[in-house]
Amino acid sequence: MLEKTYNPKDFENTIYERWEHKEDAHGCTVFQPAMDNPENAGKFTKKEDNFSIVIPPANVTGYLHMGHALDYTLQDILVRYNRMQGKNVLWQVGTDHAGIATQMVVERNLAKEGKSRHDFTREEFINKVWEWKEHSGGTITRQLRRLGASVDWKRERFTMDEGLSKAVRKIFVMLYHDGLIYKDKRLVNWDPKLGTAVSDLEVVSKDVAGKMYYYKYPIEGEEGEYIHIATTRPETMFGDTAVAVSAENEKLKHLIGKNAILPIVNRPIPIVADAHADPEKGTGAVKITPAHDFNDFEVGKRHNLPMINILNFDGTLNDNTPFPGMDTQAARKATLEKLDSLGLMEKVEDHQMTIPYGERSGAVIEPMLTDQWFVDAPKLAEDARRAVECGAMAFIPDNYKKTYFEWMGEGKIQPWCISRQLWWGHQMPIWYGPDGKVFCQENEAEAQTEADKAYGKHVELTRETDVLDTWFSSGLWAFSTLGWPDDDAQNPQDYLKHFYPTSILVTGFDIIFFWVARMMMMSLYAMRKRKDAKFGKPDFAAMSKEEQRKYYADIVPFAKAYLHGLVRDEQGRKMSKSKGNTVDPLEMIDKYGADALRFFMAAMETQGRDVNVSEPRIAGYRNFATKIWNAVRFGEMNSCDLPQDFDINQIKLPINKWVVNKVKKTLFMLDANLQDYRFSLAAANVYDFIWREFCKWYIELSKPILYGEDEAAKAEVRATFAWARDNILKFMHPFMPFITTELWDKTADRKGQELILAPWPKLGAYDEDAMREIDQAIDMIEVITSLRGEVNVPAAAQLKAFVVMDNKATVEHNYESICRQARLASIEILDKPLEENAQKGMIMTYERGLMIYLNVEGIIDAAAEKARLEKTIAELEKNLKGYAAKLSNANFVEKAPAAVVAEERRRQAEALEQKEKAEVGLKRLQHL
RNA sequence: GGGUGUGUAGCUCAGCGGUAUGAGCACUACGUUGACAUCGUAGGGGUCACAAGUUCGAUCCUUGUCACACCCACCA
Repeated sequence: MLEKTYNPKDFENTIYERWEHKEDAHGCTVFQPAMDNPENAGKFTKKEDNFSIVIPPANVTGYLHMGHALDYTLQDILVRYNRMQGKNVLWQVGTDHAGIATQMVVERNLAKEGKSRHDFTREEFINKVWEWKEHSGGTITRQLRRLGASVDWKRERFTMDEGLSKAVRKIFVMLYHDGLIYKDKRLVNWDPKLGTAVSDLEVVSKDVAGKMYYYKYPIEGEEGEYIHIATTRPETMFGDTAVAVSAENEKLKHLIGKNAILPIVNRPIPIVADAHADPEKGTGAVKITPAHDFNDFEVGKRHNLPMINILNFDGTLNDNTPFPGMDTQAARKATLEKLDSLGLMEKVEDHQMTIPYGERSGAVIEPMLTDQWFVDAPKLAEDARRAVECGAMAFIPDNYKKTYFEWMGEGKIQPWCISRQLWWGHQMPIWYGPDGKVFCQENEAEAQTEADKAYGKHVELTRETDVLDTWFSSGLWAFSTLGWPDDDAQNPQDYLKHFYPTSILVTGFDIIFFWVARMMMMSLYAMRKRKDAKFGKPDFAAMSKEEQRKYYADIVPFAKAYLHGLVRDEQGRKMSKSKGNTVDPLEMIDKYGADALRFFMAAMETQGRDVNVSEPRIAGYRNFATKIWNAVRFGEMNSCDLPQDFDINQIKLPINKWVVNKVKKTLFMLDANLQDYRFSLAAANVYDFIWREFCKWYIELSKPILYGEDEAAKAEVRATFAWARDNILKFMHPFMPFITTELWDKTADRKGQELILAPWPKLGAYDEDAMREIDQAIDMIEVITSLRGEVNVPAAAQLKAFVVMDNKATVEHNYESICRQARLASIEILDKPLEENAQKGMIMTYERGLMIYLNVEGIIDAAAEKARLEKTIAELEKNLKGYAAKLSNANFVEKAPAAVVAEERRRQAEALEQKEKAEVGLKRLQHL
């Protein structure tokens, strides 16, 4: 029996535990793909029989925030929906080792003990990270359970686990030998606090109020002549190897070819002609520091300038400067003082500028000339672009395609720096021979063999110490988790075959470059290689778009990418700890239940718009859950059970036919919206149906039958109620899995059938005609209650009603229900409107094809009735004017579709009649 | 500088080439002894940011303007 009050805490956790741990005879849980059950061998052979999603792997250091709650809720809705359709469903779960973030957490813990990672060997430190992961790394996966995510825990993966590490090594070696991974000395973003290179995407720019410093360099051999410089970073002058001036610069071009003397260090540097120097900006002359500025680096290459590194890896100045060991701030001060003492300073101005910071460390990023490893992203992007252009991978909403091409575009995408000078991560499978020759193999033994052969003798190898960017391994997630690189023969369960390409990727648009684009590049590379090895390389130039689409369709990592917005606070501001405006999803679950939070997410998710968290609204969906709970409880109290032989086609009572067709219609719309990923519309479909149609109308209109004497009718209502209830529980399950499961279990003997695996209803087309009668009864009740309200008829007053209408059966079949709901003493059906003298003491309304008189003699508030009629007339007159204007417009009558014109005429006629009736009523008031 | 998105009720947001039956919350009034006060009924509240264009007809399509948000790039 159901508890009197809905309390999600009573059952959410126990239900989840049952889902996760209860195993069937084959040791399968309800979360596992159906193919894991041997009984299903040979099924699911077609692509459309399978459905798979890989979860965006959360950082192992992470905790569940509202963004995850949205992301995982949407995925769970799709996963549960497809699972109930009887598909072979995999929701692949796992976490990401999050190189920098995790290393920082562990280092912070060490710092509390007064230690740093350098107090340990690399191996010792990595062991400490693993220890931390074992003890504290599972927070987010525990929280996923609270949300109800139906992921397959038996297949949980970690980007550093053995299988995925193998995939990383394998693809690295492939890429290297294809020339798509290479080492290069280039200017990279250097994080001095972390002591590592980071990628462009890991750098965030912030606006800062800074200064612009103006000073001058003397010209060599020209006493008293100077070149004037403006810079925001004077301390970098020790790395200057030229001054650039535009060849078009009339004022300064005479200096080109001469040397300037770099003050303090008194080093001559050439003045070169370069278009980089804009005559309009600054002083027109630019100091060139090729080793510490991306633009200057390019200038340096054009003019073959030396590149002088002036920084240590920790960001302090090095021995190439007069201020070794000083940090940049101190060095700036020292440099300026020195310049001033030399009489070379000119002025200092306030200057608004943007400075790059490390996303993780918060340190100021320094461009630094170092040896790093790169992935040839421009090359890999070719397939990634073409696969989207031909439609093999579609973005939802479609416009994210533009964002994707914006970054991936030809000539836009930059090489991806994948080496990190960290300890925690995948160490690169690179070994160096004694003279620095590179050997790239999946393991040391193979590298050794190769090296020995190359040198003709046994040599000592040293391994590259750098690790890979975290996104390298997450870029493989869509196929590495499914068993790649083992081929199908070695992978007896054929996960790759069944689940790759995955059906859809659901993630936030903010990681479209970090992750979506990288998965496209890496997956297409790996899968294409495999495909081309079998079938040969395609000639894209000779292929149509459709042929290209077919080619890519089975090698893309996902057929679709659904990108949702960010979760923000109620005012639409980004949530952040420093602003103190974060809302903790766990707290919301504690307060309102996971189902309420989930439904909120679904209801608020509209394509292309961010979700603003609103606690009152979450509370509102808890109320919705309560409503469902009580409606089902009402059924229990009235012994509503589904008989074995119940057949909805044998239903006799209009109210039951009505609700059956409303269920069908709701399901029809729900299916359409879920298939289109219109989450908010889908949520609105079920919300409106349950609250309004089922609870408000079906239950209320059924009460007279349930409390009456007609046993056959009662039995039909009970059965229909139970039928509708079971369908509601099913189609609500993807949104609110906990309450639906609890109600499913408690309302009938389900004979071991778990709701999560129950077949999704297939009810066919709905019949509008079958709903018409009750729709009209509802119209009637609404018209009468509204009329009563407008003229202030006391709620307790039981009125006599007289109705002129076409379909008398509406009243005949639902007499008691209408009386009860509209608080009527009686209803009399008339063949024609009442004569004027018979209308004494009555008020009348004519709406929705119903002419209704209410006898309000002695009750009526005459003033209110007069106001009502006057308001009605005013409204009608306004409408009539509109109709008349439209219909007298020859263009409209000629060009608009006939149906629209006819409808306009009908409305006009109706309004005219309504107005006449209202005027009669007004006249009658005088002798009321 | 380049790009993307959003401006609809007091608030948070749906929606749509044919009069906005808009939703929830908030508000006002009334009501409630057989599911539900985590409730019910009714009501007030909108020139659909602004301007021009396309159209018989625009809140919806096009263009422009303004405001807000976000992304990318650059900043001597």
